[in-house]
Order: sequence, then structure tokens, then C-alpha cells
Amino acid sequence: MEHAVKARRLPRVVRERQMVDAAVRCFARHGYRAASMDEIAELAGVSKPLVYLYLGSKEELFTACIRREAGALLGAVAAGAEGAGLPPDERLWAGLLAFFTYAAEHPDSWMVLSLRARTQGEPFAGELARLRDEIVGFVAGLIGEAAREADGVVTGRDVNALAQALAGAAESLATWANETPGVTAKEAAATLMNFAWAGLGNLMKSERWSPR
Amino acid sequence: MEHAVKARRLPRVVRERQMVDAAVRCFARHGYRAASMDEIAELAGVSKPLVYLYLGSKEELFTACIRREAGALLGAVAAGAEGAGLPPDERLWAGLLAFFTYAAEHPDSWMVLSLRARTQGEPFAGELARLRDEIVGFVAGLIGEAAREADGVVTGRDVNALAQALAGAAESLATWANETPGVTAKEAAATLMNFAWAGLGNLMKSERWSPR
Amino acid sequence: MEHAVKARRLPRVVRERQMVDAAVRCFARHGYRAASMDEIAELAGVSKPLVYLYLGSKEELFTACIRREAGALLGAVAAGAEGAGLPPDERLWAGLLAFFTYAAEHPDSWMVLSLRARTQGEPFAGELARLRDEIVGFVAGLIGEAAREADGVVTGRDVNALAQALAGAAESLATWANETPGVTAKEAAATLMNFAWAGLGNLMKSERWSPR
Amino acid sequence: MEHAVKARRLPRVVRERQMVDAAVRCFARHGYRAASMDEIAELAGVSKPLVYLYLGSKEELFTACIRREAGALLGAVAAGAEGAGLPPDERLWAGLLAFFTYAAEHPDSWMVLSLRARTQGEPFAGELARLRDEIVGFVAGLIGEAAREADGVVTGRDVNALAQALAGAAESLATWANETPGVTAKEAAATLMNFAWAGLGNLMKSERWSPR
DNA sequence: CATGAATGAGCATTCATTCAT
DNA sequence: GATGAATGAATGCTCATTCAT
Repeated sequence: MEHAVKARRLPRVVRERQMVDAAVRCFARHGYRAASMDEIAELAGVSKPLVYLYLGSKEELFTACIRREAGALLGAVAAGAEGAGLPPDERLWAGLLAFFTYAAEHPDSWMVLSLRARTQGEPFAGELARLRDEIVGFVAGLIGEAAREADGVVTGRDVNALAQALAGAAESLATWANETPGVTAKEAAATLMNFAWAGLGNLMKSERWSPR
Repeated sequence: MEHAVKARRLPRVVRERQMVDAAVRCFARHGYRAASMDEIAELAGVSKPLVYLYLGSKEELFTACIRREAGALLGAVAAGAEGAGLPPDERLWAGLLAFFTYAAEHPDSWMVLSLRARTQGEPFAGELARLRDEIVGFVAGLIGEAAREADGVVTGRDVNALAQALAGAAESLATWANETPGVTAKEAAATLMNFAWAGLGNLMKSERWSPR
Repeated sequence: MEHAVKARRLPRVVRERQMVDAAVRCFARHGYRAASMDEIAELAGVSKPLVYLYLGSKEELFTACIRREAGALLGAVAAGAEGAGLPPDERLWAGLLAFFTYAAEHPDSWMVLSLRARTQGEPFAGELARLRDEIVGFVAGLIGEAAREADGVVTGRDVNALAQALAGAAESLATWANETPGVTAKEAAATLMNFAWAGLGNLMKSERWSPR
Repeated sequence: MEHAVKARRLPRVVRERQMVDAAVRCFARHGYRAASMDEIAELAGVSKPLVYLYLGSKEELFTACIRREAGALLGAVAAGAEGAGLPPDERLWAGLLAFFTYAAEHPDSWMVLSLRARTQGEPFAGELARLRDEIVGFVAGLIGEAAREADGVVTGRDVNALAQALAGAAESLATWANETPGVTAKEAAATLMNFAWAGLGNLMKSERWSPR
């Protein structure tokens, strides 16, 4: 008779996924503090006590969101950029494309990862820092590889600052692209790639801009 | 009678400045939601009703913070980059240097502008968007000027995306520099300038990176 | 198939005993309100619904605890003091010793009976009052018997007040002995016996202390 | 016009007293856990936030209750028993009378001090222990004084156990008197005095009851 | 001008209790 | 017989905001 109208008595794993889904949306829309457990529970279609039973607390729930979404983003970028035989520029391009595509297709996830989480102190900052470190490390690896191929001379600190700037530019562009109608992930990735590769090339050739 | 213990009966402008000062610190430290009017009033050394009398509400107070700090940042960048006769690269360099210097010297101000404000919806986003538009516009102007000088061919959309990427990289680098001990404003500015100018030059010469 | 890992399918009586055991511990440790059915169920090694199935409700469970422990205490005291042929002082001594021994050997039980139960209103107070009445009645019986032997003149009200005071002193001493390391049950019983018997003797000889 | 119908805008000290009054009633009636801040606030005729503003938290409020009531009880007993020139028995009598009178006239206060506070762990137990120690110390002082006057030989441990038993009997009798209609404070005090003094005298003469 | 007094509304969290299997 | 799944109803606590003086 009943056609699972409200889907009661679901197994725990399913419920947990629903809850984290709802939480990601709410945290993305309102931020950590402004998001209320009531709203999350209602959006997930369950009662508040169940959220606490399964996820523990608001803090743990937020951490679970960050972990899950960070894993998904990392997975997408890694899957896009893995091609071992490809030259570094091709792999950077693939990684950037995968990154912008993920950000465009999962705006709530990207919102949580890029903005909401940073504004809270520990323990969220740490969780987020790990994601950023992995991405920056991945980019720094590509830059270093390219530098070796080109016999360029760059210090480790330079490589890190560059990777940092590139990651920052990517973050900023992704948010901007999400907010600006008509900008595709491919365009955003191309812009950044153009912007970055030439600059990287120059740096590796030690042709630097200097004041005066 | 009066022991001048706590400097009573100050003119309104002074009191307001004290309050906004306190508010910037609190918002920077805790974020918009987590900052409490109690703490702000106490830090400003006034009673809570006075804050409401002068600044209206928490929302208006936050807006006042954003406006004042955005004005200060813009003023600093404009003052640094104004030299009318200088070539565009020198002016971009001066602007970047002024920007990173401001962010380093006023970390609370930069915190409010870069992170805290974005995480809240309207009307703060709008306030912030205006600051960003001004900065991006300034950068875009420089890029356009340079493009004309170099007879390069770039569309307006390209210029905007570039300015956006540059601004994003700058934002990200500024936060990173503030969090990383030993990184000076000048280093950060130099890194970005190197990174950017070559890429911009290539773009304007229409030498683009493209996949495959 | 079954590894007998957790002793499933036990007879109801055994399960109930486990539950009440666990409940006594929890109520003793946290008090009625602060003890949670979750903790009790977990400590008993069963699921919560089973607790409800067997014991009905938190209130009924607590009542069951009081009843069982009160019965055990009464049984211990009665067993100790029954010797029909002995003189009343010997029987009081035996009863006191049994009482302090029980309190020392079953601290959780004594905690529930002495403190936790009283702080809750009906219906627990009633349950407890019955235990107290039985003990006070037993003591009053001994006092009355001794009074008759000594041809003393005491009213029923006096006997009751005396028994009440004696019971109170005993309660207080038992708790104090449990909390004070190095105090044995026998010492506590002796202290009270010394304290009490002389006063009782005086009273029965109508040698009373009176002010002025 | 307005006849102070609800007495708004009262000075802080008055409000605090009202709140603690209400809290003592609620804690006495329901115990610490079961008493709700809502009920306390309503009974005090104020809003809940005001209770928190002035008293801090439920724990601090309870502590404030214990402190205030313990002080009042101690003050009453001390005032009753101070007569420096009187013999120890007269002073014990006066102290007991003051004690039972206080317990009879302030049943909620006595409830809080005697039962409610004990069932909670720290920090309430400590607060309460101090009251008990003061009373037991006072009683022990009297017993010791009497022992010296009578050239009796009692160890310090005996004196403490006796004082403990006496205090316990007093506590128990006070509660019993409060619960039993028709028992006056004077009767309760006399019963205990009779009960105690003879026993104390015997002990000091080393005439002890011993089994067998 | 400036503040002590006061609150309505909301939030994270917990708990006793009950179904559906 | 036994349990995983689920919740209604509180509870302690906080905060932005406003009067009355």
C-alpha cells in the first residue's frame, strides 16, 4: 500500500549519507555557526536525535562533511591527473580541468571546502589544511618535475610559493566561475593554465621581473 | 569630581571609531556569527546600548567595519600605485607591494575583508563585491593599458578573467604570507609579480598554451 | 554457528537480575535522574527495548532496585538478630553489626537505599519508608522489650523517637564509615552500641537530662 | 498609578535574593537534576537569561543556595550556643534546640542542605562537607570539653565518631520531625539530648558496652 | 549622554520511550 | 525473544535587542 512515501527504517549507512548530504547543503548556504541542526535534520528528513545518534555533534558532523567532500575532490583531481606517462604540463592541465569541473558540478561541496571551513578555528582548519597541502604538494610536484626537465633552477621555497599562488588563483577562479553565469569549467581552467604556464616557464629560465 | 578614569563624554566620532575598532578585532577573531555584541562593547569600553545607539545593529556594525576597512585598503593600494607617468608594470608592482604591505600590517582588517565577510550572505557580499570590483577594475585597467602598449590582442573577457585570477592569487598569497612566519610582504609581492607578468606578456602576444 | 560470544537466550530471571544489578550500580553512581537507561542497558549487556520489556519503565526499574536491595538488607539484619533466646542488648548488637556489615559489603546497595531514593518524591519515598518502618519497628521492639525487662517507664512515642534517632545515627554512621578509610563495620557498630545503650538505660530509668 | 504589580526594574541585589529563594524551593522540591532553570526563573518572576546573567549557571546557582543556607544554619546554631560561661551540656542543648528550630522553620533550606546536595558529586559535596565539618567540629569541641571536666579518657577518634553519630542522629531526627506532624523542635532536641548525654557520660567514664 | 535592568527567541544536546522487524 | 531504527519533549544556555532612568 504504502509506497515508501517517507522511506522509514532505512539502514544506518543510508541515513548517514542523507544526513551528511543535508549538512553539506546547510553549511554551504549559511556557514558553520548559522547552520542549525534543526534545519539539517529536517532537510535530511529525520529527527534531530537521530543526527546526534549517528554523527555525534555539530562539530563532528562538520568534520565528517569536510572529510567526505575533501576526499571526493581529491579523488576527482587525482583521477583526472594520474596519467603517468604524460608530460607535466598535460598533467597539470588535466588536474586543473578536473578541479574546475568538480567545483562547478558540486558547488555546495566547493563552498564548504573553500570558505565555510576556513572561517572556523581548530579542528576544522587542520582538516582543511591537509586537503590544501595535498593539492599544493601535487602542484609543487608537477612544477618541480617541469623544472628538472627544463634544467631550470628554482629553490624549494620558490616552488612552494608558486604552488601556493597557483592554488590560490585556482580557488579564487573557481569561486568566481561559480558566481559568474556563462563561465565554463574548461574556460576557467584554460585561463589559469595560460596564466600559469608562461610564468612558470619564465621563472624556470630564471628570467625574472624586478623593480626599477 | 570626575577622575577622568575612563574618558567619559568623548565626542561621537571618537566613540564610533573605538567601537568599530573593537568590532573589527572581534569579527576577525571569531567571525560574524560567533562575535558577540557584548564582547565588542566591552572591548570598546562602552555599554551595549551605546553601540546600538551609534551603530544601529550588528548587521550595520559589520557593514560599517567592511566599508571602513575596504576604504583603507583601497586608499593604500591607490596611494601606492598612482604614479601617473610610470609604465604599467611599475604601477602594478607598486600596487601589489602596497596591497601585501597593508595585509601584513593590518591582519585583522585583512581577515575581515578576506574571509569573515564572504561567508555571510547579503548584504555583506555586496559590500565586499564592490571592493573586489574596484581592485579588479584597477588591475584590469593596467592589463588593458599594457596590452595596448604591446599591441597585443586580448578580449575584455580575457582581461577580466586575468584580473580575477591575479586578484585571487594575491588574496591567497596574502593570507598565506600572514600565516607563514618569515615571509615578507615584499617577497610575496615579488613572487606574484614574477608569476604574473610573464603570463600576461605571453597572453598579450597571443602565445597560448593549449592542450594536446 | 553461535560462538556463545555474549551468552544469548538466557532465561528471563537471569536477564532480569543482570539488569537490576546494572541499574543498582548506575543509580548508586549517578542518582535517579542522572542515570540513563542507555548506560544501564549497556552495563547489563542487553538492548534497551529488552529492559523496557522486562522491567517496564525507569520508575519501575528503580522501584525494583529499591525492593530487592531493601529485602536483602532486611534479610541480613533479621538473620543477624534473630536469636530468640538472647537478651535484647545482644540482639541489638547483632542487628547493628549485621547492618554495618551489609552497608560496608554492598556500598552501591546502601547508596541507593540511603541517599538516591530519598531525593525523589513519590512513589520511591513510600517504598523506602516501608523499609525504614520495618527497621525502626524492629529496633523499637527491642527497646520496648528491654524497657519491660527493666521495669522502666517509657511511652510509645518515646520509644519511636528513640528508635528513629538510633536509626538515623546508624544511617549516618554507615555512610560515614563507607567514606572514611580504615573504619570497620565492627568499630562503627561498637561506637553506636556504646553510644546508644547507656542512653537507653538512662531513659528507661527515667533519669533524664533537662535544661537548667 | 501602577502599584508595583510585578515589581519591575529592581536593583540587582533584590533580584538575586528572589532568584536564590526560588532556587532553594525548587531544589528542595525536586532535587538538583530534576529542578529546571525554567521553573526557577518563573518562580522568581524573572526571565531565564536574567538568572544566568546574575548567577552564572545551574551549578553556580546551586552552590550559591548551599552557601547561603549553610551560612544561615550555622549562624542560627552559633547564635544559640555561644554563651561562653555556660557548661558544655547547656551549650549542647542550646545548639541542638537552635538546630532543630532552624530545620523546622526553614524546611526547604534543611531539605537542600540535608539531602539534595549530598546526592550530587563535586563540587557540591565539598561545599556541604565544610558545613558538616563545622558542625561536627563544634559538637566534638563540646564533647572534648566535657570529657576534660569529667576527667574522662576518650581518644580523638572516639570523639569524632561520637560527634559523627550525634550529627547523624540530629540530621535524621530533624528530617523525621519535619515529616511527622505534631513533633516540635523542642521535643526533638530533648529526645536527642537525653539519648546523647547519658551515652556520652558513660563513654567518658569508660563504662562501655561490649558483646558477650 | 549613557547605562543597568530585562527579555523573546533560538540553539545544541540529551533522554525515556516505542515501533517494525 | 531480541534488536536496530527512530522520535517527542525537554533542558541548559546564549544572544541580539530594548526600555526606563
